Amino acid sequence: MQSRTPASRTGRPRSAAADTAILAATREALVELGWSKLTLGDVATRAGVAKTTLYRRWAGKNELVVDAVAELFDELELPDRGSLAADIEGVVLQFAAILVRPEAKSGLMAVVAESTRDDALRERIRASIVERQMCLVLEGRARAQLRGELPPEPDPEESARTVDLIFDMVAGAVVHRTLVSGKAADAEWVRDFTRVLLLGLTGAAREA
Amino acid sequence: MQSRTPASRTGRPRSAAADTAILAATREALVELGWSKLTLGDVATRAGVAKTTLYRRWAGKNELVVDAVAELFDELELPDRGSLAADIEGVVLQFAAILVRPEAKSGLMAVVAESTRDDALRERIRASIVERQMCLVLEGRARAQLRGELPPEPDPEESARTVDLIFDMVAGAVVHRTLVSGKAADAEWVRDFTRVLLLGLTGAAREA
DNA sequence: AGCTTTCGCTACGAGTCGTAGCGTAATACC
DNA sequence: GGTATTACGCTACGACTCGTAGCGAAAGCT
Repeated sequence: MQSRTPASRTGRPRSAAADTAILAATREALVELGWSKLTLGDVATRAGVAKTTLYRRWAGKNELVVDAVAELFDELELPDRGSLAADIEGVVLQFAAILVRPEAKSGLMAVVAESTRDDALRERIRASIVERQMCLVLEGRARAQLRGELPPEPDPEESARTVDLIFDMVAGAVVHRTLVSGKAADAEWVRDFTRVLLLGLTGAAREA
Repeated sequence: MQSRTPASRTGRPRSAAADTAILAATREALVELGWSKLTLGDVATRAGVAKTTLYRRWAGKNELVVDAVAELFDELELPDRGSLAADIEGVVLQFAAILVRPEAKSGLMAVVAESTRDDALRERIRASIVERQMCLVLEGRARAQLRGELPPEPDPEESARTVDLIFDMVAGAVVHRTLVSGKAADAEWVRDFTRVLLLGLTGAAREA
C-alpha cells in the first residue's frame, strides 16, 4: 500500500497500527480542513506519529490521500438484485453514498487533478480505486448477459470498448452530479438515470 | 469577472491589458507547472505585473484559475447539424477538445475539488463555466423536440430534472473518460457514447 | 491644475516543506 | 542472551510561498 514494501526480514518491523492511524487521521483532516489546507505535519500530529515516520512511508500528500480515500471504496459490492436495472440502481446508490462523504469529495477530485501531470499517481489511482469499480461493471454486465438482458459480445476488443464506455458513463454521471452540480444522487435521480442508461433518451421518454 | 468591479468612476482605471496578460500567464503556468506548483508570484512575474496587483483583483489562486479556465469554454457552440445525434456528437467533440488541453485538465478538476468546501467558489464555477454548458443542453433538447426526435415534456419540474440528468450524463462521461480513465474521447468513442445515450444499452446493442 | 485610484517595488512575519541528525525501541538472526 | 538491523520520536534547519503593508510614481477624470 505504501510507496515500497522492502523485503527486509530483519530489523524492527513497521507498525501496522501506525498505518491505520495515519490513514484515519488523513480522512479526519480532509473532513476538517479539506485538501488544500491539509498538511502532513498536521496529519502526523493527529495520528500520534512523528512527521518523519509519515515521510518514510509515503512520498507525499498525493500518495497518502489516494490510499486514505481508496479505503472508502472497499465497501462497494454488487449483490444480485434480480435484474440489470436493480443491480445498477443498487451499486450507483452505494457509489453515491461514498461520494457525499466530505473526505471523499475533498480528496478524490484533488488527486485526480494532480494525476493529470503525474503518471505514477494516475496508475496508483487506477490500481487502488478505479479497478475495483471496473470489476463491478464487468460482473454486472456478465450477469445481465446470462439473464439475457444484454446480448453477448463475442469480439473481445469491442467488448472492452463497451465496458469502458459503460464505466465512464456510470461513474462520470454520478461524480458530476455529486461534485459539479452539487446535488444529491438520490433514489429518484438514480431511477431516472438507470432508465435513460438502459433505454436511451428516446426510449426512456416513451415509457415515462 | 474579477472579485469585484467597484463603481468607482474617478481615479486611474484598471488596466484591461493586465487582466488578459494575467489570465494568459495563469494558463501558461498551469501548462508548465500544474495546479499544485503554480504560485501567484510566478504568475505575476510571467504577466509582467506586480504581485500586489494580482491580489488586488483576485482573492486567491482558486478564483484566478476559475477565470483563466472559464475563457477556454467560451468557444463552445452548438451548430445545427440536422439531427439530435449529430448535434450531440458535435458538441461532445468540442468539449473533449477543450478538456485534453493541459491547462484545462490541471485547472478544472482542482477548482472543482476546492469548490466542495467553498460555496462561493462553487457558485463562481457554476456561473462562469457550467451555465454555458447547461444552455447548450437546453438548446439541443428544444431543437430535438421541434424535430420530433424527443417528446415534449409539459411539466416544467420534470423537464428541469431531465435536463439536469442529461447534462450530468454527457459532461460527466466526457470528463471521466478524459481525466479519470485518461483516454481520448475520440470520434469512435463519441459515436458509441451517443448511440448508448439515445438508444440505451439494450437498444444500442441491437443496432450494433 | 487638483483629486482619486492604480501600479510597481520592497520588505516583512508567518507558515509549510522535506531532510538530516541523533538517541532509543523493537524485532530477527546467531 | 547477545548482536545486528531497522523503525521510531524528537529537534532543528534552510528554502520556499503566502498575503499584507508601506511608499512614491503614474494615469486618468473633472
